[in-house]
Amino acid sequence: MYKYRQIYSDIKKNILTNHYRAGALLPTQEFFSKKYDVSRITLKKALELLEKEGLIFSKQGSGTYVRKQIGDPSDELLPLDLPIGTTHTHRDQEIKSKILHFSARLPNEEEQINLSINSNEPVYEYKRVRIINNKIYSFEHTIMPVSIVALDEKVLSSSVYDYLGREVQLQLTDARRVIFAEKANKEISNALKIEENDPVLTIEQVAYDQNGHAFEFSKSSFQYNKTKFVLDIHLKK
Amino acid sequence: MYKYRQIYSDIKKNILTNHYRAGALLPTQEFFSKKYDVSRITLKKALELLEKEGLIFSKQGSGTYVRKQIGDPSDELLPLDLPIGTTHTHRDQEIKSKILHFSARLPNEEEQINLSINSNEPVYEYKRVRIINNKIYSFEHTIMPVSIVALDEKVLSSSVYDYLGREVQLQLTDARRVIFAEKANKEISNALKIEENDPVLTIEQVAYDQNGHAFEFSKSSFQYNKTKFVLDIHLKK
DNA sequence: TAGTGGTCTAGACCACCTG
DNA sequence: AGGTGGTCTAGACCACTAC
Repeated sequence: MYKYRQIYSDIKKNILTNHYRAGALLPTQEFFSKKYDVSRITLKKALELLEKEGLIFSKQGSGTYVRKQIGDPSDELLPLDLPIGTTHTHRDQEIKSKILHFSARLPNEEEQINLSINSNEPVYEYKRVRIINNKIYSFEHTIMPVSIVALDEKVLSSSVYDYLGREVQLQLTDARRVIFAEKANKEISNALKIEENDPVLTIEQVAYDQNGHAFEFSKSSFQYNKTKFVLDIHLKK
Repeated sequence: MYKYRQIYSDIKKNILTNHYRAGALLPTQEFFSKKYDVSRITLKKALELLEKEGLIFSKQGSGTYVRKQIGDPSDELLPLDLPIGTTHTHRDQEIKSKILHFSARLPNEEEQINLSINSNEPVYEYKRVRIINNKIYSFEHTIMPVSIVALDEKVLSSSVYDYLGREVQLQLTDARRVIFAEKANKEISNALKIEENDPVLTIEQVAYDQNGHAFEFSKSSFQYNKTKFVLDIHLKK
Protein backbone atom coordinates (compact mmCIF):
# COMPACT_ATOMS: atom_id res chain seq x y z
CA MET A 1 0.00 0.00 0.00
CA TYR A 2 0.90 3.66 0.27
CA LYS A 3 3.99 4.74 2.12
CA TYR A 4 2.20 7.18 4.38
CA ARG A 5 -0.20 4.48 5.51
CA GLN A 6 2.63 2.10 6.33
CA ILE A 7 4.43 4.77 8.32
CA TYR A 8 1.20 5.68 10.06
CA SER A 9 0.63 2.05 11.05
CA ASP A 10 4.20 1.60 12.21
CA ILE A 11 4.24 4.68 14.42
CA LYS A 12 0.79 3.88 15.74
CA LYS A 13 1.92 0.41 16.69
CA ASN A 14 4.90 1.87 18.52
CA ILE A 15 2.67 4.24 20.44
CA LEU A 16 0.13 1.58 21.38
CA THR A 17 2.87 -0.78 22.55
CA ASN A 18 4.30 2.05 24.66
CA HIS A 19 7.48 2.12 22.66
CA TYR A 20 6.79 5.83 22.52
CA ARG A 21 5.41 6.55 25.95
CA ALA A 22 2.43 8.77 26.75
CA GLY A 23 3.35 12.42 27.13
CA ALA A 24 6.78 11.87 25.61
CA LEU A 25 8.36 13.91 22.85
CA LEU A 26 8.52 12.03 19.57
CA PRO A 27 11.58 12.13 17.30
CA THR A 28 11.67 15.04 14.88
CA GLN A 29 10.05 14.93 11.47
CA GLU A 30 13.49 15.00 9.91
CA PHE A 31 14.53 11.93 11.89
CA PHE A 32 11.42 10.06 10.83
CA SER A 33 11.73 10.97 7.17
CA LYS A 34 15.28 9.63 7.16
CA LYS A 35 14.30 6.53 9.11
CA TYR A 36 11.54 5.65 6.66
CA ASP A 37 13.39 7.10 3.67
CA VAL A 38 10.58 9.38 2.52
CA SER A 39 10.16 13.11 1.99
CA ARG A 40 9.09 15.23 4.92
CA ILE A 41 5.74 15.89 3.25
CA THR A 42 4.92 12.21 3.06
CA LEU A 43 5.97 11.72 6.65
CA LYS A 44 3.82 14.66 7.69
CA LYS A 45 0.83 13.03 6.06
CA ALA A 46 1.32 10.00 8.29
CA LEU A 47 1.54 12.24 11.35
CA GLU A 48 -1.61 14.06 10.27
CA LEU A 49 -3.52 10.80 10.37
CA LEU A 50 -2.26 10.13 13.88
CA GLU A 51 -3.14 13.65 14.96
CA LYS A 52 -6.63 13.36 13.50
CA GLU A 53 -7.04 10.17 15.49
CA GLY A 54 -5.97 11.98 18.62
CA LEU A 55 -2.90 9.88 19.39
CA ILE A 56 -0.39 12.71 19.00
CA PHE A 57 -0.30 16.48 18.74
CA SER A 58 2.29 18.84 17.30
CA LYS A 59 3.43 22.19 18.55
CA GLN A 60 5.15 24.43 16.07
CA GLY A 61 8.65 25.25 17.21
CA SER A 62 8.53 22.67 19.95
CA GLY A 63 7.94 19.16 18.72
CA THR A 64 5.46 16.34 18.38
CA TYR A 65 4.11 14.71 21.52
CA VAL A 66 2.30 11.52 22.35
CA ARG A 67 -1.04 12.38 23.86
CA LYS A 68 -1.67 11.07 27.34
CA GLN A 69 -3.89 8.11 26.73
CA ILE A 70 -7.51 8.77 27.55
CA GLY A 71 -8.29 5.23 28.58
CA ASP A 72 -8.81 2.40 26.16
CA PRO A 73 -11.97 2.28 24.11
CA SER A 74 -13.75 0.32 26.79
CA ASP A 75 -16.42 -2.20 25.90
CA GLU A 76 -18.94 -0.07 27.71
CA LEU A 77 -18.43 2.92 25.46
CA LEU A 78 -19.50 2.89 21.83
CA PRO A 79 -17.82 5.25 19.38
CA LEU A 80 -20.26 7.88 18.15
CA ASP A 81 -18.30 8.53 14.97
CA LEU A 82 -18.53 5.00 13.55
CA PRO A 83 -21.44 2.98 12.15
CA ILE A 84 -23.73 1.84 14.95
CA GLY A 85 -24.39 -1.78 15.72
CA THR A 86 -22.05 -3.36 13.24
CA THR A 87 -19.00 -5.54 13.21
CA HIS A 88 -17.01 -2.32 13.47
CA THR A 89 -18.24 -1.64 16.94
CA HIS A 90 -19.03 -5.18 18.06
CA ARG A 91 -16.14 -7.30 16.96
CA ASP A 92 -16.55 -11.01 17.65
CA GLN A 93 -19.90 -10.45 19.28
CA GLU A 94 -23.06 -12.21 18.22
CA ILE A 95 -25.47 -9.76 16.63
CA LYS A 96 -29.05 -10.84 16.02
CA SER A 97 -32.15 -9.00 14.92
CA LYS A 98 -35.81 -9.51 15.70
CA ILE A 99 -37.91 -8.06 12.92
CA LEU A 100 -41.03 -6.32 14.22
CA HIS A 101 -42.21 -4.74 11.00
CA PHE A 102 -41.38 -4.79 7.30
CA SER A 103 -43.28 -3.02 4.54
CA ALA A 104 -43.08 -0.62 1.62
CA ARG A 105 -45.01 2.59 1.13
CA LEU A 106 -44.71 6.16 -0.13
CA PRO A 107 -42.58 8.52 1.95
CA ASN A 108 -43.95 11.25 4.20
CA GLU A 109 -42.61 14.78 4.00
CA GLU A 110 -39.89 14.38 6.63
CA GLU A 111 -38.63 11.30 4.79
CA GLN A 112 -38.70 13.02 1.40
CA ILE A 113 -36.59 15.85 2.73
CA ASN A 114 -34.08 13.70 4.56
CA LEU A 115 -33.63 11.27 1.68
CA SER A 116 -33.87 13.88 -1.10
CA ILE A 117 -36.57 11.93 -2.94
CA ASN A 118 -39.94 12.76 -4.47
CA SER A 119 -43.28 11.88 -2.99
CA ASN A 120 -43.85 9.16 -5.61
CA GLU A 121 -40.67 7.19 -4.91
CA PRO A 122 -41.53 4.25 -2.65
CA VAL A 123 -39.52 3.41 0.44
CA TYR A 124 -39.05 0.36 2.61
CA GLU A 125 -39.91 0.76 6.26
CA TYR A 126 -38.66 -1.70 8.84
CA LYS A 127 -38.36 -1.94 12.59
CA ARG A 128 -35.93 -4.23 14.34
CA VAL A 129 -34.80 -5.03 17.84
CA ARG A 130 -31.05 -5.51 17.77
CA ILE A 131 -29.75 -8.15 20.13
CA ILE A 132 -26.08 -8.45 21.01
CA ASN A 133 -24.83 -11.44 23.00
CA ASN A 134 -28.43 -12.28 23.80
CA LYS A 135 -28.99 -8.88 25.41
CA ILE A 136 -31.34 -6.28 24.03
CA TYR A 137 -29.29 -3.49 22.52
CA SER A 138 -31.48 -1.16 20.52
CA PHE A 139 -34.74 -0.52 18.74
CA GLU A 140 -34.24 0.59 15.17
CA HIS A 141 -36.73 2.20 12.82
CA THR A 142 -35.41 2.56 9.28
CA ILE A 143 -36.60 4.09 6.03
CA MET A 144 -34.76 3.22 2.80
CA PRO A 145 -35.71 4.05 -0.80
CA VAL A 146 -36.77 0.96 -2.73
CA SER A 147 -34.61 2.16 -5.62
CA ILE A 148 -31.44 1.44 -3.66
CA VAL A 149 -31.73 -2.35 -3.57
CA ALA A 150 -34.30 -5.11 -3.13
CA LEU A 151 -34.76 -6.04 0.53
CA ASP A 152 -36.47 -8.98 2.19
CA GLU A 153 -36.80 -10.28 5.73
CA LYS A 154 -33.85 -12.60 5.32
CA VAL A 155 -31.54 -9.66 4.57
CA LEU A 156 -32.87 -7.74 7.54
CA SER A 157 -32.01 -10.55 9.93
CA SER A 158 -28.30 -9.91 9.32
CA SER A 159 -26.30 -6.81 8.43
CA VAL A 160 -27.96 -4.58 5.87
CA TYR A 161 -24.75 -2.59 5.39
CA ASP A 162 -22.79 -5.73 4.50
CA TYR A 163 -25.54 -6.63 2.03
CA LEU A 164 -25.44 -3.19 0.42
CA GLY A 165 -21.69 -3.45 0.03
CA ARG A 166 -21.87 -6.89 -1.59
CA GLU A 167 -24.88 -6.36 -3.83
CA VAL A 168 -24.56 -2.80 -5.08
CA GLN A 169 -21.05 -1.72 -3.96
CA LEU A 170 -22.57 0.87 -1.71
CA GLN A 171 -20.60 2.07 1.32
CA LEU A 172 -21.62 4.29 4.19
CA THR A 173 -19.07 7.08 3.99
CA ASP A 174 -20.87 9.97 5.67
CA ALA A 175 -23.75 10.53 8.01
CA ARG A 176 -25.52 13.22 9.93
CA ARG A 177 -26.62 12.20 13.40
CA VAL A 178 -28.98 13.97 15.76
CA ILE A 179 -28.70 12.83 19.37
CA PHE A 180 -31.22 13.47 22.12
CA ALA A 181 -32.94 12.00 25.16
CA GLU A 182 -36.65 11.27 25.16
CA LYS A 183 -39.33 9.34 27.00
CA ALA A 184 -39.96 5.85 25.67
CA ASN A 185 -43.37 5.54 24.01
CA LYS A 186 -45.33 2.28 24.05
CA GLU A 187 -43.67 0.87 20.96
CA ILE A 188 -40.13 1.58 22.16
CA SER A 189 -40.72 0.47 25.71
CA ASN A 190 -42.23 -2.82 24.53
CA ALA A 191 -39.35 -3.42 22.15
CA LEU A 192 -36.65 -2.63 24.70
CA LYS A 193 -38.52 -4.28 27.57
CA ILE A 194 -38.48 -1.18 29.73
CA GLU A 195 -41.21 0.88 31.36
CA GLU A 196 -43.17 3.40 29.36
CA ASN A 197 -41.79 6.94 29.86
CA ASP A 198 -38.40 5.62 30.94
CA PRO A 199 -35.57 7.63 29.38
CA VAL A 200 -34.00 6.45 26.14
CA LEU A 201 -31.14 7.85 24.13
CA THR A 202 -32.20 8.26 20.51
CA ILE A 203 -29.96 8.73 17.51
CA GLU A 204 -31.51 9.89 14.27
CA GLN A 205 -29.31 9.26 11.28
CA VAL A 206 -29.26 10.17 7.61
CA ALA A 207 -26.64 7.99 5.91
CA TYR A 208 -24.85 8.91 2.68
CA ASP A 209 -22.98 6.66 0.27
CA GLN A 210 -19.69 7.29 -1.54
CA ASN A 211 -21.54 9.23 -4.25
CA GLY A 212 -23.09 11.64 -1.80
CA HIS A 213 -26.59 10.16 -2.04
CA ALA A 214 -28.70 9.69 1.06
CA PHE A 215 -29.73 6.03 1.24
CA GLU A 216 -31.09 5.58 4.76
CA PHE A 217 -33.03 7.52 7.35
CA SER A 218 -33.20 5.82 10.71
CA LYS A 219 -33.91 6.28 14.39
CA SER A 220 -32.21 4.07 16.95
CA SER A 221 -33.18 4.09 20.61
CA PHE A 222 -31.10 2.75 23.48
CA GLN A 223 -31.92 1.98 27.10
CA TYR A 224 -30.91 4.71 29.51
CA ASN A 225 -27.69 4.21 31.45
CA LYS A 226 -27.09 0.90 29.64
CA THR A 227 -25.54 2.31 26.50
CA LYS A 228 -23.06 5.17 26.52
CA PHE A 229 -21.42 6.71 23.50
CA VAL A 230 -18.00 8.29 23.34
CA LEU A 231 -16.63 10.95 21.04
CA ASP A 232 -13.17 12.44 20.86
CA ILE A 233 -13.02 15.92 19.43
CA HIS A 234 -10.04 17.82 18.11
CA LEU A 235 -10.49 21.51 17.53
CA LYS A 236 -7.00 22.54 16.53
CA LYS A 237 -6.52 23.34 12.90
CA MET B 1 -2.94 34.67 6.33
CA TYR B 2 -2.04 31.43 4.65
CA LYS B 3 -2.94 30.88 1.05
CA TYR B 4 -4.73 27.60 1.63
CA ARG B 5 -6.97 29.25 4.22
CA GLN B 6 -7.89 32.05 1.88
CA ILE B 7 -8.70 29.62 -0.91
CA TYR B 8 -10.68 27.49 1.52
CA SER B 9 -12.71 30.51 2.60
CA ASP B 10 -13.29 31.65 -0.95
CA ILE B 11 -14.53 28.31 -2.22
CA LYS B 12 -16.61 27.83 0.91
CA LYS B 13 -18.26 31.17 0.37
CA ASN B 14 -19.02 30.22 -3.22
CA ILE B 15 -20.61 26.96 -2.11
CA LEU B 16 -22.69 28.55 0.64
CA THR B 17 -23.95 31.24 -1.74
CA ASN B 18 -24.88 28.53 -4.22
CA HIS B 19 -22.40 29.79 -6.75
CA TYR B 20 -21.37 26.15 -6.88
CA ARG B 21 -24.65 24.33 -6.59
CA ALA B 22 -25.36 21.30 -4.43
CA GLY B 23 -24.57 18.02 -6.16
CA ALA B 24 -22.65 19.79 -8.91
CA LEU B 25 -19.20 18.92 -10.18
CA LEU B 26 -16.59 21.45 -9.11
CA PRO B 27 -13.87 22.68 -11.47
CA THR B 28 -10.76 20.51 -11.60
CA GLN B 29 -7.87 20.94 -9.20
CA GLU B 30 -5.75 22.15 -12.09
CA PHE B 31 -8.28 24.87 -12.89
CA PHE B 32 -8.36 26.03 -9.28
CA SER B 33 -4.60 26.04 -8.89
CA LYS B 34 -4.32 28.28 -11.96
CA LYS B 35 -7.18 30.48 -10.81
CA TYR B 36 -5.59 31.07 -7.41
CA ASP B 37 -2.05 30.89 -8.75
CA VAL B 38 -0.83 28.26 -6.30
CA SER B 39 0.61 24.77 -6.60
CA ARG B 40 -1.76 21.85 -6.76
CA ILE B 41 -0.62 20.68 -3.33
CA THR B 42 -1.60 23.95 -1.71
CA LEU B 43 -4.92 23.89 -3.47
CA LYS B 44 -5.51 20.32 -2.34
CA LYS B 45 -4.96 21.39 1.25
CA ALA B 46 -7.80 23.87 0.89
CA LEU B 47 -10.04 21.16 -0.56
CA GLU B 48 -9.08 18.82 2.29
CA LEU B 49 -10.43 21.35 4.78
CA LEU B 50 -13.69 21.53 2.87
CA GLU B 51 -13.90 17.77 2.66
CA LYS B 52 -13.23 17.40 6.38
CA GLU B 53 -16.06 19.83 6.98
CA GLY B 54 -18.35 17.74 4.82
CA LEU B 55 -19.08 20.38 2.18
CA ILE B 56 -17.48 18.51 -0.71
CA PHE B 57 -16.18 15.07 -1.55
CA SER B 58 -13.72 13.87 -4.15
CA LYS B 59 -13.77 10.75 -6.28
CA GLN B 60 -10.52 9.67 -7.79
CA GLY B 61 -10.72 9.61 -11.55
CA SER B 62 -14.04 11.39 -11.55
CA GLY B 63 -13.95 14.80 -9.93
CA THR B 64 -14.84 16.83 -6.87
CA TYR B 65 -18.49 17.31 -6.00
CA VAL B 66 -20.48 19.62 -3.80
CA ARG B 67 -22.27 17.57 -1.21
CA LYS B 68 -26.02 17.87 -1.18
CA GLN B 69 -26.64 20.18 1.68
CA ILE B 70 -27.75 18.46 4.83
CA GLY B 71 -29.86 21.31 6.07
CA ASP B 72 -28.46 24.40 7.71
CA PRO B 73 -27.11 24.16 11.21
CA SER B 74 -30.49 25.01 12.67
CA ASP B 75 -30.78 26.90 15.92
CA GLU B 76 -32.41 23.88 17.41
CA LEU B 77 -29.42 21.64 16.85
CA LEU B 78 -26.18 22.14 18.75
CA PRO B 79 -22.95 20.85 17.27
CA LEU B 80 -21.55 18.00 19.33
CA ASP B 81 -18.00 18.57 18.13
CA LEU B 82 -17.63 22.12 19.44
CA PRO B 83 -17.37 23.56 22.95
CA ILE B 84 -20.74 23.45 24.67
CA GLY B 85 -22.55 26.52 25.87
CA THR B 86 -20.17 29.15 24.58
CA THR B 87 -20.14 32.00 22.15
CA HIS B 88 -19.15 29.44 19.53
CA THR B 89 -22.50 27.76 19.70
CA HIS B 90 -24.63 30.65 20.89
CA ARG B 91 -23.60 33.63 18.86
CA ASP B 92 -25.32 36.88 19.84
CA GLN B 93 -27.32 35.14 22.51
CA GLU B 94 -27.38 36.20 26.12
CA ILE B 95 -25.69 33.61 28.30
CA LYS B 96 -26.05 33.83 32.06
CA SER B 97 -25.11 31.51 34.88
CA LYS B 98 -26.65 30.87 38.25
CA ILE B 99 -24.03 29.53 40.62
CA LEU B 100 -25.39 26.83 42.91
CA HIS B 101 -22.15 25.71 44.48
CA PHE B 102 -18.49 26.74 44.61
CA SER B 103 -15.79 25.15 46.72
CA ALA B 104 -12.35 23.56 46.73
CA ARG B 105 -11.39 20.13 48.03
CA LEU B 106 -9.20 17.12 47.31
CA PRO B 107 -10.17 15.00 44.30
CA ASN B 108 -11.82 11.61 44.49
CA GLU B 109 -10.46 8.66 42.55
CA GLU B 110 -12.55 9.22 39.42
CA GLU B 111 -11.39 12.82 39.28
CA GLN B 112 -7.75 11.90 39.83
CA ILE B 113 -7.87 9.49 36.92
CA ASN B 114 -9.71 11.78 34.53
CA LEU B 115 -7.53 14.79 35.30
CA SER B 116 -4.25 12.85 35.68
CA ILE B 117 -3.53 14.38 39.06
CA ASN B 118 -2.49 13.05 42.47
CA SER B 119 -4.75 12.70 45.47
CA ASN B 120 -3.08 15.66 47.21
CA GLU B 121 -3.67 18.20 44.44
CA PRO B 122 -6.74 20.28 45.31
CA VAL B 123 -9.52 20.94 42.82
CA TYR B 124 -12.29 23.47 42.47
CA GLU B 125 -15.80 22.12 42.32
CA TYR B 126 -18.64 24.23 41.02
CA LYS B 127 -22.20 23.74 39.87
CA ARG B 128 -24.02 26.16 37.61
CA VAL B 129 -27.33 26.47 35.85
CA ARG B 130 -26.69 27.90 32.43
CA ILE B 131 -29.36 30.24 31.15
CA ILE B 132 -29.59 31.29 27.53
CA ASN B 133 -32.02 34.02 26.48
CA ASN B 134 -33.68 33.71 29.87
CA LYS B 135 -34.42 30.03 29.30
CA ILE B 136 -32.87 27.26 31.33
CA TYR B 137 -30.33 25.48 29.19
CA SER B 138 -28.23 23.12 31.25
CA PHE B 139 -26.99 22.04 34.65
CA GLU B 140 -23.23 21.87 34.80
CA HIS B 141 -21.04 20.21 37.41
CA THR B 142 -17.34 20.94 36.94
CA ILE B 143 -14.08 19.87 38.55
CA MET B 144 -10.92 21.85 37.77
CA PRO B 145 -7.46 21.58 39.37
CA VAL B 146 -6.65 24.63 41.49
CA SER B 147 -3.19 24.66 39.90
CA ILE B 148 -4.66 25.77 36.56
CA VAL B 149 -5.79 29.23 37.60
CA ALA B 150 -7.41 31.08 40.51
CA LEU B 151 -11.20 31.06 40.23
CA ASP B 152 -13.88 33.03 42.05
CA GLU B 153 -17.62 33.44 41.77
CA LYS B 154 -17.29 36.47 39.54
CA VAL B 155 -15.39 34.46 36.94
CA LEU B 156 -17.94 31.68 37.09
CA SER B 157 -20.76 34.05 36.27
CA SER B 158 -19.35 34.53 32.77
CA SER B 159 -17.33 32.31 30.45
CA VAL B 160 -14.62 30.31 32.18
CA TYR B 161 -13.04 29.37 28.85
CA ASP B 162 -12.66 33.03 27.86
CA TYR B 163 -11.07 33.69 31.24
CA LEU B 164 -8.63 30.82 30.85
CA GLY B 165 -7.62 32.10 27.42
CA ARG B 166 -7.03 35.64 28.70
CA GLU B 167 -5.32 34.84 31.98
CA VAL B 168 -3.16 31.82 31.25
CA GLN B 169 -3.28 31.48 27.46
CA LEU B 170 -5.01 28.16 27.81
CA GLN B 171 -7.19 26.91 24.95
CA LEU B 172 -9.51 23.95 24.76
CA THR B 173 -8.13 22.01 21.81
CA ASP B 174 -9.30 18.46 22.51
CA ALA B 175 -11.90 16.70 24.55
CA ARG B 176 -13.34 13.30 25.21
CA ARG B 177 -17.08 13.24 25.62
CA VAL B 178 -19.31 10.48 26.91
CA ILE B 179 -22.96 10.87 26.01
CA PHE B 180 -25.87 9.05 27.60
CA ALA B 181 -29.47 9.37 28.79
CA GLU B 182 -30.36 9.09 32.46
CA LYS B 183 -33.11 9.84 34.95
CA ALA B 184 -32.86 13.25 36.59
CA ASN B 185 -32.01 13.00 40.29
CA LYS B 186 -33.27 15.54 42.80
CA GLU B 187 -30.38 17.96 42.28
CA ILE B 188 -30.67 17.96 38.48
CA SER B 189 -34.45 18.13 38.41
CA ASN B 190 -34.46 21.08 40.80
CA ALA B 191 -31.83 22.89 38.79
CA LEU B 192 -33.53 22.31 35.44
CA LYS B 193 -37.03 22.78 36.86
CA ILE B 194 -38.27 19.42 35.66
CA GLU B 195 -39.78 16.42 37.42
CA GLU B 196 -37.57 13.97 39.24
CA ASN B 197 -36.89 10.88 37.07
CA ASP B 198 -37.62 12.78 33.89
CA PRO B 199 -35.09 11.93 31.16
CA VAL B 200 -32.04 14.12 30.70
CA LEU B 201 -29.23 13.94 28.21
CA THR B 202 -25.90 14.05 29.99
CA ILE B 203 -22.50 14.81 28.50
CA GLU B 204 -19.43 13.98 30.52
CA GLN B 205 -16.35 15.77 29.29
CA VAL B 206 -12.63 15.70 29.94
CA ALA B 207 -11.11 18.78 28.32
CA TYR B 208 -7.48 19.07 27.23
CA ASP B 209 -5.43 22.18 26.50
CA GLN B 210 -2.95 22.81 23.71
CA ASN B 211 -0.21 21.08 25.72
CA GLY B 212 -2.19 17.89 26.08
CA HIS B 213 -3.00 18.42 29.77
CA ALA B 214 -6.45 17.68 31.12
CA PHE B 215 -7.76 20.83 32.80
CA GLU B 216 -11.47 20.16 33.34
CA PHE B 217 -13.78 17.28 34.14
CA SER B 218 -17.44 18.15 33.82
CA LYS B 219 -20.93 16.75 33.52
CA SER B 220 -23.61 18.74 31.74
CA SER B 221 -27.26 17.70 31.77
CA PHE B 222 -29.93 18.90 29.37
CA GLN B 223 -33.73 18.67 29.42
CA TYR B 224 -35.12 15.85 27.29
CA ASN B 225 -36.48 16.77 23.88
CA LYS B 226 -35.52 20.42 24.43
CA THR B 227 -31.89 20.14 23.46
CA LYS B 228 -30.68 18.09 20.52
CA PHE B 229 -27.13 17.69 19.37
CA VAL B 230 -25.93 17.12 15.85
CA LEU B 231 -22.81 15.43 14.56
CA ASP B 232 -21.61 14.97 11.01
CA ILE B 233 -19.33 12.02 10.48
CA HIS B 234 -17.01 11.32 7.57
CA LEU B 235 -15.58 7.84 7.35
CA LYS B 236 -13.72 8.03 4.08
CA LYS B 237 -9.97 8.10 4.36
C1' DT C 1 20.14 31.84 18.30
C1' DA C 2 19.20 27.24 17.17
C1' DG C 3 15.92 23.95 16.26
C1' DT C 4 11.35 22.51 15.42
C1' DG C 5 7.11 22.12 12.86
C1' DG C 6 4.18 24.72 9.09
C1' DT C 7 3.71 26.30 4.42
C1' DC C 8 4.68 26.29 -0.37
C1' DT C 9 6.64 25.08 -4.91
C1' DA C 10 7.20 22.61 -9.83
C1' DG C 11 7.07 18.54 -11.54
C1' DA C 12 6.63 13.40 -11.93
C1' DC C 13 4.19 9.27 -11.79
C1' DC C 14 0.27 6.26 -10.23
C1' DA C 15 -4.67 4.78 -9.53
C1' DC C 16 -9.07 5.25 -10.87
C1' DC C 17 -13.32 6.61 -13.47
C1' DT C 18 -15.63 7.57 -17.69
C1' DG C 19 -16.09 7.80 -22.64
C1' DA D 1 -7.55 6.49 -24.22
C1' DG D 2 -7.96 10.65 -21.91
C1' DG D 3 -8.71 13.05 -17.92
C1' DT D 4 -9.25 13.25 -13.07
C1' DG D 5 -7.72 13.07 -8.36
C1' DG D 6 -3.96 10.66 -5.24
C1' DT D 7 0.77 10.07 -4.00
C1' DC D 8 5.47 11.42 -3.71
C1' DT D 9 9.80 14.08 -4.17
C1' DA D 10 13.85 17.63 -2.95
C1' DG D 11 14.32 21.77 -1.49
C1' DA D 12 13.19 26.52 0.14
C1' DC D 13 11.46 29.70 3.30
C1' DC D 14 8.40 31.10 7.28
C1' DA D 15 6.49 30.93 12.15
C1' DC D 16 7.03 29.59 16.48
C1' DT D 17 9.26 27.76 20.81
C1' DA D 18 12.82 27.23 23.87
C1' DC D 19 17.08 28.44 25.81
